[in-house]
Amino acid sequence: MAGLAAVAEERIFFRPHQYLAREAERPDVLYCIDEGWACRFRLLGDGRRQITALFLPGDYCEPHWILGGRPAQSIVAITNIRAVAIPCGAWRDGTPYHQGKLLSSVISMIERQADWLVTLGRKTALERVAHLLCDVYERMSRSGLSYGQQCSMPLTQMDIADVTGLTPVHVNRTLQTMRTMKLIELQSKWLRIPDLAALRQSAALAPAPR
Amino acid sequence: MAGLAAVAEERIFFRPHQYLAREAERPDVLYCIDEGWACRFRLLGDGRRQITALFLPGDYCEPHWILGGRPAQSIVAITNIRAVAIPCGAWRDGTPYHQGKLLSSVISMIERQADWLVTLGRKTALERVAHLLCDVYERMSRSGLSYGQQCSMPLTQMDIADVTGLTPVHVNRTLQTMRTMKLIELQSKWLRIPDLAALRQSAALAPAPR
DNA sequence: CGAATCGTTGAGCGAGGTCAAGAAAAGTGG
DNA sequence: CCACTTTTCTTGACCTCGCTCAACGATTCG
Repeated sequence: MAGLAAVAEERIFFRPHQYLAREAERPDVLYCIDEGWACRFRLLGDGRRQITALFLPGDYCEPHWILGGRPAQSIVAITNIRAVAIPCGAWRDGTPYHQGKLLSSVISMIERQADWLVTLGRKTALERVAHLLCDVYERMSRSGLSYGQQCSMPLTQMDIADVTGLTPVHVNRTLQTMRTMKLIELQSKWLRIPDLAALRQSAALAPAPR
Repeated sequence: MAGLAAVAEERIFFRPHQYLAREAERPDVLYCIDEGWACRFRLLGDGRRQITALFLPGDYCEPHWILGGRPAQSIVAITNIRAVAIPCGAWRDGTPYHQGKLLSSVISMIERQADWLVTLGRKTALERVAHLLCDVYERMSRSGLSYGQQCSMPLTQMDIADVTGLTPVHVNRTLQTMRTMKLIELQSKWLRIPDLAALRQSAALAPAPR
């Protein structure tokens, strides 16, 4: 989980609700998140909130800053976070290995966002929540943070609502339905997925878990 | 609108409904669109379709292929298209100028997608359509393709529905409302926006036109 | 142990979807 | 240029999924 080699590394900690970045500020570092969750979001004038990205352990936040991007939306910690700061100007300084990781991270972000556009534009409440839980589980799994069929899931139902474009109340009802259908077990911030293929299908996602 | 210098350039033409790329195929070129419109989309099993990107004259399609990305969704021509093909492997060969244009194009795509996640997740029908029309007009304008307060708008109401996550019927009703409110004039594939600031506001977008 | 925060459930409502049918454009071939 | 077909646009009637409002129970945290 080290940052770019040959560049000063700094360990940084954030507390829940603490900002990692604010809209339009020029960042001088991006983060490689060692531990904890964060999210990017936009708040509309009347209080509507939409989360547009989740950052899980092992993720870069935000990889495209190294290409000259700057925060167009705010980023806030959901849990306690331990991260490594990587200077944004370090593009040429990094090892090819880390350059590659950052670039593939940029590509993954574009693809994940495109998948979520489909979900927010065209899917039902159950499909949306299923998509989120698949996404979370598979990403945690890829980082070696799933145990059996379970992983940590620190999002509140309000967070889930702001990712899926629903209301907290309807998220609650949808989760109840999914529990009844034996699609998920979710309690005290811990998620268990008895049958991942079934959950993916109920999310209207392609069978191949990539 | 030239591609990367010192690399063989090829002019390519597409007809409406012709594919520029199909899901999961490895592309060997990306396109700089000289003229015409295209879109990226996903089709769900039961026929639901969501458009996840529009490509207008002057746009790269898709810029992140040069970083090693490959099509995760299909891309199809909406109108007749004239484009320049740019080899995907040409990353290091291009001039710094064109490298910069491609990278900033990647960043724009991430930011535009994040904005659309907010719109699809949290906005009303009228706000969605207003966002689309602002987006289209401002992009055309930046490419010198707006004339007075007008620009070309070749999307059908069904296309608009598939961008905004609505049904064609409801897009129609929403456009009628917007016409009555004097927010837009839209007829025979031609869009006029009497008051862009007002339209942006009705789209719940920040006042600054960037 | 008190105070937030978070989760759960019910009742009623409304924005947008569905179904259907016809009018207007736009494309096609003779 | 004109029949013919196909696509696109428009409008009405009705319905449903998810939202709103509200109250209360369960957790979590200081």
